[in-house]
Amino acid sequence: MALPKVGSIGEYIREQRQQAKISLRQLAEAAGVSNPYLSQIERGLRKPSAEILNQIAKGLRISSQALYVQAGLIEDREPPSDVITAIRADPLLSERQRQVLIDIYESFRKEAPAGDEQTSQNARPQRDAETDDDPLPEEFLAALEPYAAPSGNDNVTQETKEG
Amino acid sequence: MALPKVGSIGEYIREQRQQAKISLRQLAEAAGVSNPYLSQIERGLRKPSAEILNQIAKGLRISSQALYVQAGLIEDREPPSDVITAIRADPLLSERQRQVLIDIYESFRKEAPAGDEQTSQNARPQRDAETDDDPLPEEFLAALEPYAAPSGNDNVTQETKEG
DNA sequence: TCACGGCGTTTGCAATTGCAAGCAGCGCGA
DNA sequence: TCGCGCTGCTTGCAATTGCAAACGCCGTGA
Repeated sequence: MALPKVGSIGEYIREQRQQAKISLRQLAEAAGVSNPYLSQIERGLRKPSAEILNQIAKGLRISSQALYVQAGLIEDREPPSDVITAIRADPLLSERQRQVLIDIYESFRKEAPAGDEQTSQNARPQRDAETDDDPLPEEFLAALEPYAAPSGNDNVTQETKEG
Repeated sequence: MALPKVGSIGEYIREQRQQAKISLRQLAEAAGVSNPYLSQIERGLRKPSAEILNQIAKGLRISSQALYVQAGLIEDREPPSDVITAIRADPLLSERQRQVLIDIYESFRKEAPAGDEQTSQNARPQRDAETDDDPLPEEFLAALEPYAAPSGNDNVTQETKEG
């Protein structure tokens, strides 16, 4: 009876599926799994193997790794910095655009811990003593300021080290 | 071939284990799986689930991802040099956040199409005729709108208890 | 009204996973 | 010669995966 920590993976899949606006059977078809089984997976009644997970990821057109992390099958030691790394490495962005993207990304990360309860080992050094009602906190708006108002402080080189 | 054999996950595990100079039972203990089962896995008689694979990776102190790639459970790990890919692969972003980031990024890309400044370290973008005053077109603002809306009812996860 | 097709869910079952127990071989000390 | 501990391997067996078939529900058209 041990359905230990499968809770969030099913929800995650269902969310992604509904985001894509496809039916359960459609995803089952695309993923190559039976629709009853997918139904049970989404409701957390079954713990799909990695193979099934991989096929579902394909059917959803999302990263397999994202799904594995959700399933707690990969320690997410790297993913956080991937986006920032990619932004930094993109040669087509201006320095300011880069900074805006990074700021927004980091504000997202701070504000909405999407899916945080599946793994017990979740490093969380940052304190959260504030309940965010607004989806976009000040940091986000602050990140936009240099764009909204060209004059002022464009020197926001407060780099945050990652990885 | 630079890439090791993808077909035999068992061989890979055995190689890693022998490289670490530990016995089968030791690895089984460290990984929390039974030794007979590990024996069968190493000889390709069984196809371990992702959970087992993950535990074995832990026991071997190697990356889970490396093992998954070996098992063919992860498509060739694309280097996250692509910002879009990295955003999509980040499991800690909500779908909406992801969309916002992608929209913003794409609006940036449309704006500065040429690859003039190839060095990212060079924080010295051209500013002679640059659209510094209006670098964020409507697309950017449009991307923000769903967030600017203060309504906070995006609850989709309807808990349905079934007996 | 009934029939058709789609939706998600439930049920029953073959196939498989994964484990506890046991087997055979090897090296070492008494 | 035993016994002990280590190595890896084989053998049943409970538990689980994953699927085919069938169920109930709802909207649409004849």
